[in-house]
Amino acid sequence: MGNSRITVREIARLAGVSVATVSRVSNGTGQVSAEMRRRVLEAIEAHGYRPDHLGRALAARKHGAVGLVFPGLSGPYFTELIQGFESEAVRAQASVHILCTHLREDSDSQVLEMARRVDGVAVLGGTVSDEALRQLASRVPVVVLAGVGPAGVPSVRAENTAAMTELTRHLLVEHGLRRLAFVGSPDGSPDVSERWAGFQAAHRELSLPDPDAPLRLGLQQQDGVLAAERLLSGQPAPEAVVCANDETALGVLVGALGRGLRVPQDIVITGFDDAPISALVSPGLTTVRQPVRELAAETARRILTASDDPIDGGPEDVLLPTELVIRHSCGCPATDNP
Amino acid sequence: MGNSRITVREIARLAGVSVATVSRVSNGTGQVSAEMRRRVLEAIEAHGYRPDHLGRALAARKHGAVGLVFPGLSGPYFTELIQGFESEAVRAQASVHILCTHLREDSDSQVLEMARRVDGVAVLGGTVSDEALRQLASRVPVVVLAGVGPAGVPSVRAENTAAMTELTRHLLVEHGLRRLAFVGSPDGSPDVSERWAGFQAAHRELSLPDPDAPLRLGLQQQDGVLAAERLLSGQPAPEAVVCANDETALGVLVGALGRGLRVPQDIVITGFDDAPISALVSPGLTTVRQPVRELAAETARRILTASDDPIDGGPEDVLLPTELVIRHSCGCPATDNP
DNA sequence: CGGTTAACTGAAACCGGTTACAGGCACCAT
DNA sequence: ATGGTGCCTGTAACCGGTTTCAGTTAACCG
Repeated sequence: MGNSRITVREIARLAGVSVATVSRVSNGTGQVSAEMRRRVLEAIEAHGYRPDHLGRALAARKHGAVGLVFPGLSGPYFTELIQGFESEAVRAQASVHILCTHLREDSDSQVLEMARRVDGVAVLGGTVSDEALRQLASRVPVVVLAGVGPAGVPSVRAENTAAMTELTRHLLVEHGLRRLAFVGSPDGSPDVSERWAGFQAAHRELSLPDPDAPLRLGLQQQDGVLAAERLLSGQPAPEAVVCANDETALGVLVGALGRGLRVPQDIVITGFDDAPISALVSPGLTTVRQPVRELAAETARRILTASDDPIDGGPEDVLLPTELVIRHSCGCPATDNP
Repeated sequence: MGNSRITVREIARLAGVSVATVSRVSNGTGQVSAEMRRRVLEAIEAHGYRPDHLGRALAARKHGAVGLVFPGLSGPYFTELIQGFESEAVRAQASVHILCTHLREDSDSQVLEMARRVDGVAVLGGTVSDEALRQLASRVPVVVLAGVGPAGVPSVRAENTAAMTELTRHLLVEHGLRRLAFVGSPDGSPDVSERWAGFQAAHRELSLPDPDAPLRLGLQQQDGVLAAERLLSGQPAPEAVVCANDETALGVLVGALGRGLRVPQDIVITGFDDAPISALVSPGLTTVRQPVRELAAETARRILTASDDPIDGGPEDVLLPTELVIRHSCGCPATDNP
């Protein structure tokens, strides 16, 4: 029953063996005779001994933990990300430290501090300065998740630009729409920046005039509601609202429906991410599917292997594919596309 | 520039002092002469020495970390919770370990494993078994967040029952509504269970017939969309949909608006939590405000002090007040109530 | 039967810090 | 001169594990 405060030496004394033997038994390393093993296991069992994590970590010079740094939590995207990362870490018996830098001015130093408590860190793109990333990378393996870091720091991200170009082209060509509004801050995150670039590229490749400046708002649902307020009351309202992610698109949808507009007849709305809810709302949201969980899992795996192997896994960047998901909110006929 | 692998003994050698002196300087404990301090600081500065966290933790028998255990991440409620907890922990220089038990059968043992790496744990209500909570509490300070644990394990939660009774009474009395549908699984989480109880209580105290059985769905927005599907196509549709939280309410709202219903004229919808977006949608969502962030921050504080002080802070439960927020979705005239 | 060799064991040295304790020294009061 | 008192400093013993290395024993081989 009791557990704490019993050490390996205590067990050794009780079993009448040396600490080395106890360690060997509890780790399954090295050779131990059946008799010794029995005695040790008995003592361990009787006292519910479990080796102390700190002692073990100190000896192994390994924390058995990985860190995840993000700007703030909002919406399904981040929750998927965290869960994907966490499940992969747990699989490797590593614990997960989180650091949420949002609105904290001293985040660089806190990230550095975190580096002293974990074996590797994943940092969401745009969360900390390149300089801090470099320092971080000099201490522990680092991977930038959904973004790119300075040279030498590997990254894992999804294809944004081409997918957004394809989506925008779909609206411009298939649906013949013209006045498209983009909602999102390109300078706010690398993801949005790439999506905005893809949006612009589609206009350019069709020799259309440059689109209006983006409506610089956050990525949360309430920002979408705000966007709807601004875009749908001003004249002339755009024909389509291209949102930087699904959450804002949902917000715009709620805002549009709430003021009596029909989607897609009166206004077209598109998102990005393919959050679970996007398939369920009516009209279904046309969007781009991004393998968020897999992105995070891959990041976790890279960090874990990098922290195990002394050899450098190489700063290869990983780019996961995305996929255009056509539903009804763009004006295409409603389907049961999940 | 360089940093790793330099130890306190190395600094001591370089500065020509003893390790004790280095430790004293780097910790600011004990008396050190100006000359010694200068020499040590110089060496520390020159080599960018920062004491190793593991060594320090082992010596102090303190991890400098706290854990947060939750079933899964979904929506603003959980993200607020995490962020509230995290900011308070960071303030105390503690790192935050997360464990997401969702759909994992061996979560009890993983929680116990976590206990060996942190100084205290916060567990969301309903996440792990009472038995596991007891074992956990025998190792480290534990607080149940948003729920109650077994005897001896303190909890921090918000007032649910009375608030839900008040909200329900409002619908029944002020608006004269009768057929109310409740959306949420009372057995899924302690919060929902209490809210369902409050919902029932309002009916009972007005001598009305018992309400229909709850529509047992999850707490995410897509569950609300599903709820709308089931409730609004069946005959007779309820007059009001009382949701276990704001997210499902938003889902129901989207579902209702999507099929051309007007809210609140055709159907009344209410939520619980007062998520940021609930004030922004149109119609504004009538709901109950819950101090989620403060709940989590208080939890973090209790854990941190409990792990500092050897003295038991006492298993006093904390119950934070909630507040009914009347907006437009219940049928009250629209206001600018934020 | 002597010599290898393999299997097993334990003492002691780590990992990188903190800290109890004792010793040295300067200064002061007898 | 002597004893006492503070202040500073360093030695060494922790914290709780792992691991190297040398030593013992027994089995095996020629």
